[in-house]
Amino acid sequence: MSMKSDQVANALIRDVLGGRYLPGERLPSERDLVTRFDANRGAVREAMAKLAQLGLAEVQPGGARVREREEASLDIIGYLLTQTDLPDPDLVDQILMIFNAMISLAATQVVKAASDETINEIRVLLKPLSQADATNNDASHSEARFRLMQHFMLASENLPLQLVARTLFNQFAPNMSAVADFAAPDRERYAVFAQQLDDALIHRDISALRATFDAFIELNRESMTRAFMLAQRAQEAIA
Amino acid sequence: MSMKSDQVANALIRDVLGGRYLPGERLPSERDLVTRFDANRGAVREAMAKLAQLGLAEVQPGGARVREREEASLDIIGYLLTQTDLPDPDLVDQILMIFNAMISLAATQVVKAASDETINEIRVLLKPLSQADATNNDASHSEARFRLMQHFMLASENLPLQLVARTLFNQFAPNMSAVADFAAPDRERYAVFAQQLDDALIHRDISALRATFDAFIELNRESMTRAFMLAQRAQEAIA
DNA sequence: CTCGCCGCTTGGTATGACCAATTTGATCAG
DNA sequence: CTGATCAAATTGGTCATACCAAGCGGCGAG
Repeated sequence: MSMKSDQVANALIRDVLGGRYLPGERLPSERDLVTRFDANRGAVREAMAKLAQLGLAEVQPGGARVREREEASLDIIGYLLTQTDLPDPDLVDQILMIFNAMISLAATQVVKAASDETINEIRVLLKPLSQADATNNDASHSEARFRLMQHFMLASENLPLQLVARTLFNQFAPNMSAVADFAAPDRERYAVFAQQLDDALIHRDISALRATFDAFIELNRESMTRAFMLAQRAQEAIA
Repeated sequence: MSMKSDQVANALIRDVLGGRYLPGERLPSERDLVTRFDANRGAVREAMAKLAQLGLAEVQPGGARVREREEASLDIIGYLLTQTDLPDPDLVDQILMIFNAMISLAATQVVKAASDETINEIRVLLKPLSQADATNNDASHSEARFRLMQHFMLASENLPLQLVARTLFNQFAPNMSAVADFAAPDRERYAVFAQQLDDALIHRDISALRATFDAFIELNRESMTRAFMLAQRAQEAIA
């Protein structure tokens, strides 16, 4: 059970993102929203404050206006992903690209500046991924990938980088549960990737590391695209 | 004149980010804050909601606790930059790296998918930068660079990418005015960069574009580091 | 038709009250 | 003395009402 102000905020966010209120248009007054949502004006005000903080609305004495989507905070993509039953594949693709760019940047920093000890910690995390045989199930393989990326992030010691990656991940992850069941990782290709990454780490070879991450991005996108197609079919089968 | 709730929020954010309240620690009760800031509880509640939305505090019945900085929203870096008189150079460096990675990603997407017309639009924006002579002053040179990057962002048609870049920029730009006066762009090196970028765009050569952007990153960092040193000296001269 | 004024709507703030969840500390059993 | 337990105090969540100041709109004067 969530707070009343959150309920109001979520409803308004859905309306704004859904196009019920267009950019530049005026939002209903707080007093109107009180009657519509049967809430106290304090709760409505907190909801409006949240919209303002998300960059979705600009609230001033005299009225609140909807802002352009491009002026919004990064935190709106979580709501964008939940607008439809199944997340928009294009949006997911775009998020994945950014996420991988962030990890690539973190990895570059790690190779440049991290201690040998840190490098070895990462290499240990890399081992479970370099085995092509399916001794571990899909979930543990996915978890191993996650821990690897997370360790790169932490080792980069770059707070803004961590914040961007974490913000994206936090909004992305909860919406992918419906698709995750259809994501069967291509172990052999991940094993090749892991091997190349290990070499790049040993020799601290930045260009090799970049090339490897580019391949990783493609692999991720392919897997995700395939999983999306399967999820879509499954959903159509229900209907 | 800002709202009371914003004043309270900013003060609390300063305290949390400044280490007055450590992660895990309990924040003062809303009723205590009412007396401390001489505000009504509604304003204090809106301030607390803002802290919660920024991921700085976790507020529950029974009390509010400070969260780990790594769990915060990206929007805190604006406050981190204003914590000290002069922004932390390391933090600025990290932000610039991310920003450039975002532009690089946008440029990659543009080269891959944009129409010839879009490419030409960007090449037009590139022209003022390819002239090494100082016919335009520093401000207009800076503006030309900004418009170039902005056009790459728009042409990428990648909303999350735009949001990340814009969020970073919006928090970054207002804090750099004190340093901007000392940033004299190295026109000759920027001209070389512009020329290479133009070639990469014509031939849609992604690897060349990446290499150019890497050089651009370095140039930006050098300029900014130099500007920081000068700004620091100027500040010491006052004291 | 244009300009300026006045009233109405809207957001911003303030009081005061009540409920429910949590925390806290005293009490009691072992 | 230690621990579990339970009740009271504290705290966040919600509500109702009122007043102020800043925008907005319509009205009338020129």
